Amino acid sequence: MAQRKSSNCGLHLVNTDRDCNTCDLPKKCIGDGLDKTQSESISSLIKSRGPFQAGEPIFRMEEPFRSIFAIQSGSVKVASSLDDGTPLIHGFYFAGELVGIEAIGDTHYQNDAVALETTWICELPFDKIESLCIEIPKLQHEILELLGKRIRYTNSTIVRGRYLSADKRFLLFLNDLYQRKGTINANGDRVVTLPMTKGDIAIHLGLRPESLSRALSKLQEEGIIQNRSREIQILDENQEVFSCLWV
Amino acid sequence: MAQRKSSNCGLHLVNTDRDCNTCDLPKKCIGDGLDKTQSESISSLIKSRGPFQAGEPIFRMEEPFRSIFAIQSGSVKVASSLDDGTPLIHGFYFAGELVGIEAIGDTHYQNDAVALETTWICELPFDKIESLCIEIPKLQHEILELLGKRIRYTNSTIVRGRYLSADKRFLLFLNDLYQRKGTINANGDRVVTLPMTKGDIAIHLGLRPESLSRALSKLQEEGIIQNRSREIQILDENQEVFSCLWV
DNA sequence: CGACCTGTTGAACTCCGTCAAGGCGTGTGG
DNA sequence: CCACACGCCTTGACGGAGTTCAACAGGTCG
Repeated sequence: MAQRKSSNCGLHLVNTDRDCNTCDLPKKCIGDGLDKTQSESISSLIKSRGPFQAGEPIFRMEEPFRSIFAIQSGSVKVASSLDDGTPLIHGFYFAGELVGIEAIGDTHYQNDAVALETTWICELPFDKIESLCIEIPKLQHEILELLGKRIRYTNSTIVRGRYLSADKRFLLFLNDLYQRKGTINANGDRVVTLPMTKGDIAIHLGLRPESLSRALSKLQEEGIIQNRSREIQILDENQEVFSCLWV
Repeated sequence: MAQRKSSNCGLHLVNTDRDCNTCDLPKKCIGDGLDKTQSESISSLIKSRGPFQAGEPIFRMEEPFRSIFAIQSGSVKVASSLDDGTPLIHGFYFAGELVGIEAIGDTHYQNDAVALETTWICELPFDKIESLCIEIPKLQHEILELLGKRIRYTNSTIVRGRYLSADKRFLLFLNDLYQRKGTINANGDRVVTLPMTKGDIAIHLGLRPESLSRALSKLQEEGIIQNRSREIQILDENQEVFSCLWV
């Protein structure tokens, strides 16, 4: 059985102490800055669940919406499909981030949320959260902020991405991923470990697997990235890789 | 000076009595089902503004975020641009719908909201709305629902649309538009009047004007639509036009 | 070992973008 | 009233990026 990353399953979930300037995903812990009593009333709502193994669903499309989920450790993809079966991947989420908030205000989830690796989550019953928001205005503000950020995040990735070529679109994605979960290893290399398949990335970017593969080969030839099986290394020294995205 | 559509600028803004099954945009009036006192406390917050002429901004990118806006009459496009000036159009909004909610939780607007025709709006100061949510749980629920719907709307249009060819992408857009503001004229024709240019539609769909123009010509040749200058007529009798989108 | 999944590469094709020209409607000024 | 300019839309020809189809390599797991 997998080891829990943290025994505390309060809403102070995972404190990634990395600054995140460019990505708009909720990074701050829900409940930060609340007093002790308030924190405790939130903690009492939470159900810890896990471990989910790779491929196991956290929730499924058409299940009644009851809870949002905070990822404690691991990673999750949010997916659905067109009626002909064409798969759609709406996003990938990691420790400290929330899934299920797309369903707020609806009776059912519209997507599947599937673990990409061994994953622990905290379940937050949304009706309880909503009630608590009445008592804790600061919490209400955070939830609203979270939803706003999610809308903006989609705009800055999907909408922007549409106007970019395959390789730039991947760089936009890589940049986002690096901000959210990139690491610097012992050699000082800037790397991003990929819990999802390249096929999944391709779908998420609106590309075919072959097209992404070609884009990756091209970027590697150009010395911009090092393309390994489950890891991308960012070679460009001055991070000018990404400058092309903003020009 | 343009005639006001309604002298009541409460939050019961515009009651389009059309059912809207497929589109996920907020259609119901904020504040529906509240009691008289509650309605009045909302009404007291509202500032009516207008008329805005075509091309006039409701709010601009980089302005501090203070209010969300309910469209009373007319129509609005929400746009921004890439750093090289490439225009992006995030959406079009009509009477009874809200703009500015993408900025919730941020300090500034990230988009321009521009009137497409003579337009009246109601300004809702968001800090006041937020405070009122504490007192009126039902209002809080509606705001949350609204934000959730906006996220789902983006997923069902932009994200889905990426996987469709130019003509199907337009049909998806037309379908949405027809649900939201389509009319049946005296001849029984199902028509959608377009307050925006075809160029704007193209950009919104992630296409070039030329590509959209070709798609429209093709759809007209196939007898699916009638393409007029500022109006699209849907010819297909059994609405099977759109079935291809769900197959 | 063989089945299977994931990723890569090649070749032909397709759709959309690009560039260029022209038509149409509107508004302005002579 | 007409002439002209301008913005919007359309059409044609061409090229290129990405898709499609196919074959194959490498890893994992039974």
